Amino acid sequence: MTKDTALDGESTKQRGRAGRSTQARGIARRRAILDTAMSLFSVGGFNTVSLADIANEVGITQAGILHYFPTKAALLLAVLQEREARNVVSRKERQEHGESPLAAYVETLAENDRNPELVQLFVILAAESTAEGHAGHEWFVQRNIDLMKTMIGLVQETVDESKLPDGIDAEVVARWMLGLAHGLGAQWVFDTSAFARAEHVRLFLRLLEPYMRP
Amino acid sequence: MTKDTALDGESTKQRGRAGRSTQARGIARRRAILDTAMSLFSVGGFNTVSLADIANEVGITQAGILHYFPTKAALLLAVLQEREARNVVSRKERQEHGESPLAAYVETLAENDRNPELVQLFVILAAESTAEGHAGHEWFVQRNIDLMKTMIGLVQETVDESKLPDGIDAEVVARWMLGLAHGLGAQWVFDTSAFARAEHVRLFLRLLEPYMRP
DNA sequence: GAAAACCTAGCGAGCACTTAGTAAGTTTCG
DNA sequence: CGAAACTTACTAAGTGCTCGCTAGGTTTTC
Repeated sequence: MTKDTALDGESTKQRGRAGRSTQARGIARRRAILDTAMSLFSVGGFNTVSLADIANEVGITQAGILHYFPTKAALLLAVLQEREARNVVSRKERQEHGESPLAAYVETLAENDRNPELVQLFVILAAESTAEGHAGHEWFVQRNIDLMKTMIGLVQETVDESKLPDGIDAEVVARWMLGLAHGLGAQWVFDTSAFARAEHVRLFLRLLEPYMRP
Repeated sequence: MTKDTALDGESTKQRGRAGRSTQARGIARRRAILDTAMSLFSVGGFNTVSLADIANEVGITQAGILHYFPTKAALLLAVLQEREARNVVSRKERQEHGESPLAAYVETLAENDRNPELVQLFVILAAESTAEGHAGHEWFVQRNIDLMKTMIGLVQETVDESKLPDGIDAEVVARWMLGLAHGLGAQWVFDTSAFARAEHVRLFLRLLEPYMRP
């Protein structure tokens, strides 16, 4: 879906015929490449998907893609950055609309659940990029640090640490939250109809209710 | 470690010189290939690691590996089966020694934590093999089904379902347990010194204590 | 006429796997 | 015991394929 973004429906042979201005066409192509790359990466990961695969799906050649993104690695980072930015914006909007920090996080999770490709994208690429030297390695390392920092903050705002059992603090709870979200996503990918990821995290928050701030 | 398994320390140039019987040498080689493959797969996954990489590390040629395993996919399955079998045996032994089912599971987790390669192996390969057509796909699908079945059983033996809050049953708790174990493993891979995986699962069980059988 | 949006062609490297061969060790049998 | 028959454990060389990326050109719009 949203595949044939703003491209005219005419025969691909007369490729020169622009939909409108060349600039607008370029912007639309860039979008199409990003969307297609995200879709294919989410299924096969970065390494197994070739530029030719993406180009084929978009309807241009390998070299055509490299006109927009200098290297395959640059394309990956562009996909990651864009999708992550959307997540952050969504969570902040929800918080500004008065939802509790942790609730806002879970609702953003639920939003992503409606787009399985997105969940899959991060599960697959996170694992693949654990290898040092992988195109996405440093990006994911930094993301993990940022996520933990953010999550600890969200937990501290919502949970009363002094009520928690011995040995359990905000950092442990934050680790649980992120681990759960990721781990459930990883299982979900194998059987996308079996269970709801966000629902399980929501139920998990019920377990924490006795320890929450009033 | 355990790399030069039972191979004589002489120069590799006189390759013909057997360590003892040819049969014994073959068995040792097979072991060395399995260990090396497991080690390399755990870092780079299946797709990025080539037969040449493994062969190089073992000290033979690509074709030498295919003498023992007919295809690269067969090698992967051999690694997976062997490692998983060890896990199952370890858990059953612990249960027979009187540990509670869930405790036995967590202790086996802790045991694996002492071998980060093993954790990494399953995290990386599980993600990679979500793609249909991947050499390990069907194996992991079946493993997920088996794991859930087993885990639901372990939870039912340990937790009193009637005490659980509304909407939470053994299946949900089992999903939490597996999701947590996998998700924490995935994060751990990025920062192997930062936190203990099994310890976080142990603390999680503390949260469940009010709902356990007497 | 300059820049953007492509395409065709191809390079050099790497991939899993095959084929054909060799040098040892093991078994069989006179 | 010892030679022939066979098996095991490999190697060297190559097959056909795919990969990311480059160089250089052509068309289309501003």
